[in-house]
Amino acid sequence: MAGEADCLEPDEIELGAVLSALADPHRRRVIRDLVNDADGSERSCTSFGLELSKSTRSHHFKVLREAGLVHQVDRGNRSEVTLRRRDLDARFPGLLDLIGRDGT
Amino acid sequence: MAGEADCLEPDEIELGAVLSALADPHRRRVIRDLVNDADGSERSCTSFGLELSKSTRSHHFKVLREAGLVHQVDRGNRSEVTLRRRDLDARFPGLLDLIGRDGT
DNA sequence: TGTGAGGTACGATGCAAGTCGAACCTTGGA
DNA sequence: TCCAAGGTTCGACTTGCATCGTACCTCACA
Repeated sequence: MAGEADCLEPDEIELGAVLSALADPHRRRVIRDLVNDADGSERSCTSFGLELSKSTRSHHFKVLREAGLVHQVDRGNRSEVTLRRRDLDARFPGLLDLIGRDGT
Repeated sequence: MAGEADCLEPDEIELGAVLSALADPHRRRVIRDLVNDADGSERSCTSFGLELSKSTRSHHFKVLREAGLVHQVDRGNRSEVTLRRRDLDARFPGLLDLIGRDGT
């Protein structure tokens, strides 16, 4: 799967891709949950309670990591998702807070 | 056309619609130009230099005003577009600054 | 009093994106 | 040892969206 292959450098993260990724309500919910979690918490893809088939769920996480929003580590059996908070805060200050505060 | 009909109340502006609107590069460019303009400047739809047919251009402005990003007043002959900066800053603080600073 | 420019609405079209099921891989635990 | 659960990939389907041309409206102005 992913590994480190599609991990964007911090300065390669593009606003257009980030906004497109966040335009989808499922993906926005994932990010909102991560923002409101304790710092740097690792979560599995299934822990977000998305009511989707697992192939669709996998697709959404691919979009998120290719946009540079999350980091995903392959543990074979499972996959650990972390928010790239430091990179995102540096590049788009305030953006994650907006997502975290949203009540939609 | 629009008039005041599809003018959202400030607290009806939804983050999802705003992000979807801003995901498009043409629309993002319009907002970026408005952010970097002098406060409250009024502009016509053609003044942004979008290289699109006028029907497509009109479509994009419709998306922007239905999302609550711009206010548009019908002057019959022409149409005056203004950024809803106050409403947007109140509801999504920092968002417009991100768009304005973007170099994409 | 036309005529042209700015905008809108509508229908058609083509492509991107969301969705799913099936097949496959990996690993923890029964 | 094998089975179930978490993930990925692929192909197919469907929906949504950006785009355009055409028709129409309104007004400034020649």
